Amino acid sequence: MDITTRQLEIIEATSKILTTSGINGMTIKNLAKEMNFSESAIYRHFSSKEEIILAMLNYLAASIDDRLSDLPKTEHPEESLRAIFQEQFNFFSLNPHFVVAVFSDGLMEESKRINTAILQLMAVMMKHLLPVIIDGQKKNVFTSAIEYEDILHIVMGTFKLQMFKWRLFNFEFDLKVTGNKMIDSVLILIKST
Amino acid sequence: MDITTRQLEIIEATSKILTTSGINGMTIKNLAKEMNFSESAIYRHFSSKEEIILAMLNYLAASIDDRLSDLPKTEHPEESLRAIFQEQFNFFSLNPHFVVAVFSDGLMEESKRINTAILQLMAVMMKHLLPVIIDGQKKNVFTSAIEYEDILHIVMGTFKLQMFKWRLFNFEFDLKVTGNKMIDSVLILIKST
DNA sequence: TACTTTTGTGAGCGAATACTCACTTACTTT
DNA sequence: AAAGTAAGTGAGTATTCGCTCACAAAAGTA
Repeated sequence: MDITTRQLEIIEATSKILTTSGINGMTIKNLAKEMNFSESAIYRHFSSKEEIILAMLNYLAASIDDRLSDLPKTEHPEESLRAIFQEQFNFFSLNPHFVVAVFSDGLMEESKRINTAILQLMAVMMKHLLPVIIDGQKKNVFTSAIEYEDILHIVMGTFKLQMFKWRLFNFEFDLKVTGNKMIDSVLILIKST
Repeated sequence: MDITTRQLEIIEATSKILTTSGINGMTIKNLAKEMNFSESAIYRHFSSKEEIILAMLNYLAASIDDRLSDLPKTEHPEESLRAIFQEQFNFFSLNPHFVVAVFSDGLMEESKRINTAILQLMAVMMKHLLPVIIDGQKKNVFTSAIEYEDILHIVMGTFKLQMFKWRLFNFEFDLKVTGNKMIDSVLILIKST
């Protein structure tokens, strides 16, 4: 699962194309153009288009997993939740083209392998959120009026929509400001009263 | 903006293909096959592929607007909110292939006209939700601890993710049951304490 | 230096794409 | 019955798609 620098460049170019031109714009020809490359050169680094998309999704999943795993542990669930989203907003602010990670829904149904990779991507984020939410309920910081699965669902849905809007507005507003404000609101709702 | 029965059939087939095969599967050839038609026959009813997708999005927006407008008015915001989502869950349960309406994000960036149509689709639902939420805050049924835009955002995000999951699980679980349970949870959070 | 491996290229392949057109069929209207 | 129109077809268009291949330059290794 190692990735060469050239492969990473291709992955970056791919997500850039996907976010700006959509799945239909993601052709080998456009990819080659974006990289100032010949089309055939691409195939020196990936055996097929599917393999490129797959590598991109897996790379993103690994990257998110790494960054969220490196977050300093705290005893305060609210703080942990904030940290997770701050990290995400920070990362996507620096790498806007990677938003494709958050609503890669459009790539679905291309192939089973891609579908499971997309699923995996969402699962990674949930994996890091869930223990924090459960811990928050246990410590009575978060409400227990609804189940933790539902809190997770609401938090994730809010986050995804936030990313969607950001892209919709062509990354014009400051994701870190708007995103954190959104998290504040969610926290107000899920905090125990 | 009138639509013939044949055009509606084509729209239905289009959304069926989109939900099962994604945007890349949505070709004129596949569309013709789905309709037991020749490819050229399609062009008797629509001048281009873009026009078909556009008609589908506009039809869905109009359909949602109609159905939500017909909902009986109540003085109880909570009841109104429930009614809106019940109507939506009901409709999509009967017409699963139309889920493409809710996360048509994947169609984005094809053309500006399509993009605005997608935006319009989301705006229609928000148009019906917003007055209910504002009314709920005014009547002190919903919390005023966060702004109404944020409540709207959280509610919409939760709804969209619900639809996404339903499709992900191949429509296997009962959307009406699971969806309503989700709305219950959101309501618990946003209700004034 | 000579050899091997890696990384690039341009030309071109078969298949698929959206779409057109000359033509037939079926239904209305008079 | 005659004429006009709406609706369907099969063959074909130009273009684009993902991808291959013979070959050249570059880089690493002996």
